[in-house]
Amino acid sequence: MSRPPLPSATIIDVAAKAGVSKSTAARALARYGSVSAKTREAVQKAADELGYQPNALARSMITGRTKTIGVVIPDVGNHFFAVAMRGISTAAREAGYEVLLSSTEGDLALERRAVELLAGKRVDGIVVAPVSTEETGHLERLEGQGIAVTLLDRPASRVKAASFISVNHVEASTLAVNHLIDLGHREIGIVSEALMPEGWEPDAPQESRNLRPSAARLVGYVNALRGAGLRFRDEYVARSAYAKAAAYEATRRLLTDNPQLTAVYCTDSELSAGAFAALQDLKISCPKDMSLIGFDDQDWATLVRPRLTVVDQPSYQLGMAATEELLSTIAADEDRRGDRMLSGRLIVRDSTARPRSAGGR
Amino acid sequence: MSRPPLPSATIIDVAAKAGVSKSTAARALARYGSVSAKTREAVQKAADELGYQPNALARSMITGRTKTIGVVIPDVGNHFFAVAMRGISTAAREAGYEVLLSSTEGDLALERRAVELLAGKRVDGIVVAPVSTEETGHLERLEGQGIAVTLLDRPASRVKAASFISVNHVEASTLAVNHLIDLGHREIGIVSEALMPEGWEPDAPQESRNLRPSAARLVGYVNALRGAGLRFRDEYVARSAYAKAAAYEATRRLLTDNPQLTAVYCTDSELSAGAFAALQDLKISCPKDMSLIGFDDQDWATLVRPRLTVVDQPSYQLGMAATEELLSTIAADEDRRGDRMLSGRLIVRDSTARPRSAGGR
DNA sequence: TGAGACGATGGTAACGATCCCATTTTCGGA
DNA sequence: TCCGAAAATGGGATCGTTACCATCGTCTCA
Repeated sequence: MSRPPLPSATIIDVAAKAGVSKSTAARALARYGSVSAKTREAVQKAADELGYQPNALARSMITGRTKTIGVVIPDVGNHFFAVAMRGISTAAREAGYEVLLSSTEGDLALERRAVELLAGKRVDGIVVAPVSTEETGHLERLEGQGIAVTLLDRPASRVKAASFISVNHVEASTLAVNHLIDLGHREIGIVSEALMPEGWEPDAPQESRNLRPSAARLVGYVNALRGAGLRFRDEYVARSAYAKAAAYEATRRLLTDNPQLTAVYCTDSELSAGAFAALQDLKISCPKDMSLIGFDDQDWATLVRPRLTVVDQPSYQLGMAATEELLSTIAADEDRRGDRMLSGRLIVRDSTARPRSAGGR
Repeated sequence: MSRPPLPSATIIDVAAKAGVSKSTAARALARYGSVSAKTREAVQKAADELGYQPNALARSMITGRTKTIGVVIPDVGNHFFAVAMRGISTAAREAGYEVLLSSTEGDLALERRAVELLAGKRVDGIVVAPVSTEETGHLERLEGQGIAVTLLDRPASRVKAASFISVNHVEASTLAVNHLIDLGHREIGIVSEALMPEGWEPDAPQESRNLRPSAARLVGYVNALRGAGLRFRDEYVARSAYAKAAAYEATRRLLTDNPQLTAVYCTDSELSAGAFAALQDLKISCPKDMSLIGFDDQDWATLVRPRLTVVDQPSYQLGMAATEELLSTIAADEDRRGDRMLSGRLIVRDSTARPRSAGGR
């Protein structure tokens, strides 16, 4: 049983068996042009008997469309992207598209190669969560090749014609921090993957569209503080790499160095896990001595004690929206940006409460 | 800026620009046949200047291989499959393959359609975690089309030539239950998605290759009990649908109806979460009054209190192994099954301890 | 010096569908 | 019965690449 030389039936075989020309057979099967009912049936019967399956490659050669979209994300294993991927997959399937997936491990070189391969396979469009917001030459080039691009979760301002679908991270952060402020907290720390963007001015909020999620969340924190007349303190920002262990260490340091803190806001699910563990190990009572807000409503938020207050982001909808946007760009056949920002949602549970000294200062 | 009529450079353009025939240009770029160094350079230069990118569709038409594999799984959003997908993606990339992903929501009709579409796109092989172990006609048909198949995590004995890559669930379960038995537990409950397979005989262990994971885990539980001379009791099996809420209810019922139980083994991560929540709500002290073992080592296992003892399964490696197996089948160009069973690992934490009455009976 | 081998190159036929145009058939109405 | 329009069908050309074969020069060795 050798593999390649298995010649599956072609439309010519079907046509021959049905006793018609291949043009007619093609029309009968693809339902275009006009074919008599009798012929259609005969062709259909022949196709069924031969187990005919049209060769999508040949079809795409002619039509110029592959009915396939590419997806380029840093890590399918990550909960956020996995769920977003489910949204992408569902939206694509419902529109009759298939998905070529590349997981790039956050490596720019791999991302470049992935995009190139996808372009070689002539996908109709690409949903991408780019590694870098600046080095996007490989994405810009796609536009010249007639491949639609939609940016998921991470901006890339140089890719002019690409739509940008994201959660409004600034707003989501503001939700979280305002909740703490409303409870009476004044000394609020933050565990963040980002540092304040250079040259950031609080009065230029529209710029936030060009921020990556981590930076946007930090900006939302600052905005909320200012909105309440509180001062932003550099030392309240615990910078952490994107890893549970790093967040654990960063949080320990933050709390040890700043005993006056009464609340901490974590800007990502991974960071939330690390921070939560740090609180446990430091034996700091939550929410009595410290309020904690996490990001992303994962399974465990209701299993731990105290149950975790979080800002949830609609990952699934994000994937759906990005795909719908991409497909509509492909269908509309024009380069028009249709950016969309989805809203996060605050879910209050037991890890946030009034600070011990509320009203005492 | 209209989209489709953007004619990207073809090899003919490159050949013209370099002043050679397209055969020579093709040889120079794809590095086969023989071409003089000078010509090769000239062609390469022309290709670079035109931004030439070979059309993979046309290439595949001729060569008969797409350098693409299909992946069909029930849910990319699920932690196990997401991580396995990461393994698949990595292994595929390293071998120069791309991945067409279909997430079928556990729906047989969608799985059939996905497989059909993948076959139409002429993938070189498919990694599939089938919905059903019996209704596999669509997979069997693939073999006749020269498309290699590897089964991930779920068997399908009718698909003769397909390799089966799975965790040894029977063994993994035995690990978990033996741990409980070693601690002195005698009345051990189980939360399971499966019922005992019909006609199951404890003395026919080789049959376990044809069991789906949930059934295999249940069988491992029974095996371990028998191995220790304990009786299997039907009423100790809490049957639950694959959902946290269902597992929560099933566990509540199990513990309420059988107060003599001193330990519970959960056969899946989702079920573990539900069972853990049930224990919390019933205010049963764990591990003092009840030991609990979960499945799959998720983030939260170390965040909850008590930290959860689990059987971990190597999801990432499973994806890698399945892909490597598939690719080697494709390369070997022959139909030979190379089944592989990976081992689970027991991670002892704080949710398991000696039963209160240990030694008392 | 001539035969043979080999390197380098060009021309053309595939691959399997769709698209376009020409031709034949059908059918309604005068 | 005949005409014209519309329906039905067939015959290429085409997409962009690789596979295959033929050709032509150059080099080597007897």
